[in-house]
Amino acid sequence: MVVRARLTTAKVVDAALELVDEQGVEGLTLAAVAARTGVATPSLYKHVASLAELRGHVGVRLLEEMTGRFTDAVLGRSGDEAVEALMHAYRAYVRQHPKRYAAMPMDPLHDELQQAAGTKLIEVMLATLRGYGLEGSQAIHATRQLRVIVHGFASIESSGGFGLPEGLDDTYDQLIRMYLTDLRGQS
Amino acid sequence: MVVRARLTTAKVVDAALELVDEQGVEGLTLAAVAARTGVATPSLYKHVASLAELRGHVGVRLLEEMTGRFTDAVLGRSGDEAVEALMHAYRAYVRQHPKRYAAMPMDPLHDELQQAAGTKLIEVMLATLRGYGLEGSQAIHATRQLRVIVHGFASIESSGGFGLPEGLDDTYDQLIRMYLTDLRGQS
DNA sequence: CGAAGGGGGCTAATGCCATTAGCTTTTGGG
DNA sequence: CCCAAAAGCTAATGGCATTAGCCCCCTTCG
Repeated sequence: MVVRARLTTAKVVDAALELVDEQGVEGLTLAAVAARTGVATPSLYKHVASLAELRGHVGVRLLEEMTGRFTDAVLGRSGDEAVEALMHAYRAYVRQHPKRYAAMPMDPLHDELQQAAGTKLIEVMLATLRGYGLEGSQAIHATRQLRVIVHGFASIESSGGFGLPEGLDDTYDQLIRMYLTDLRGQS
Repeated sequence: MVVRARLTTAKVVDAALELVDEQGVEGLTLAAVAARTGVATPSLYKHVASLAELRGHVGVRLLEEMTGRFTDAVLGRSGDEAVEALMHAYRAYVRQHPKRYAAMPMDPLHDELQQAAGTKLIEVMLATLRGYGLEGSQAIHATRQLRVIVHGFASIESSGGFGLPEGLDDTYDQLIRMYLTDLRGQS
């Protein structure tokens, strides 16, 4: 008698992430997850409410993973050094999982399931900028601008949007310098 | 006797764009396009090779439309004024068609069908930066950075990724100023 | 004027996928 | 040991893309 799969929601999400890494977001299908976890498709509904909810869980995972990476990168640093480390860590994560980035939720704060994880990610960014002594709305603008640069670059790079990959490191370094210079001018 | 639909590829793409505007990219389905154009689903294959190809055509449309808008915005201007006009036009387009922006191809240069339209769009940006006298790779970096900012902001804004819409105009203005300052420092 | 042929539309059929309903088996706690 | 809930399964439905094969109108050429 075969041992039961002993599936859990976490394991379903694990399989989903593998699929995304291998085949992109379009490859994330309940049928494929079921095949990979050795279970019939309808059985997945015992662990996940729907494909949409599974996508939501995947989003939470990504947010948590990125938050962890960025926290590690920023720990023990401050000021320009911390910002630089954060921006490099962001790009590094996306380069490591290019397909995965397309599944990153862009509006986690408007989703019940993802709100907590999304808030934490934003907080890491805000905390990293804390040392610049930005007041009120300036801190918000600075955080948004950081997101714009970091996400804009990652989004284009991960989808192969830059013609040739040549000199991309330089392009990114210059963006970092641009942002830091701007930040310095405000504090 | 009912008049034939007299469908053309262009009309199919028109209907596709309407659907995207109304229901987002996920709403773009051959069945829905068929219903809207008053035709049976398989008939669409006389004008379009597949759903994937239709998406490609939609992408071309978007690229062409944006190129037109940006060209208009930049005409008769130069330097900072031109860059500013371009960036405002970019954001204005995306605000006008938020759902549509999710269908914008991010790597048009790697697609046979979209390559020409994508090249033209990039060329408008390059031409707008021409007055700064950037040399060789610096022109490429500057163009990439412009894309990063403009796409990063548009992408996040159009998907509701900024918590509150409050002060978004300021955030964008500051990004424009950041970019122009950086550009000035290089020329 | 008339006939051929191709463009453009249609129906039927296939296969994949998500989702639901209802049944069965396992398993862990009492 | 027992039994109820948890976790699987099969069968069925409905949406969608895609393919095959048919038919009719319109244009063009003889």
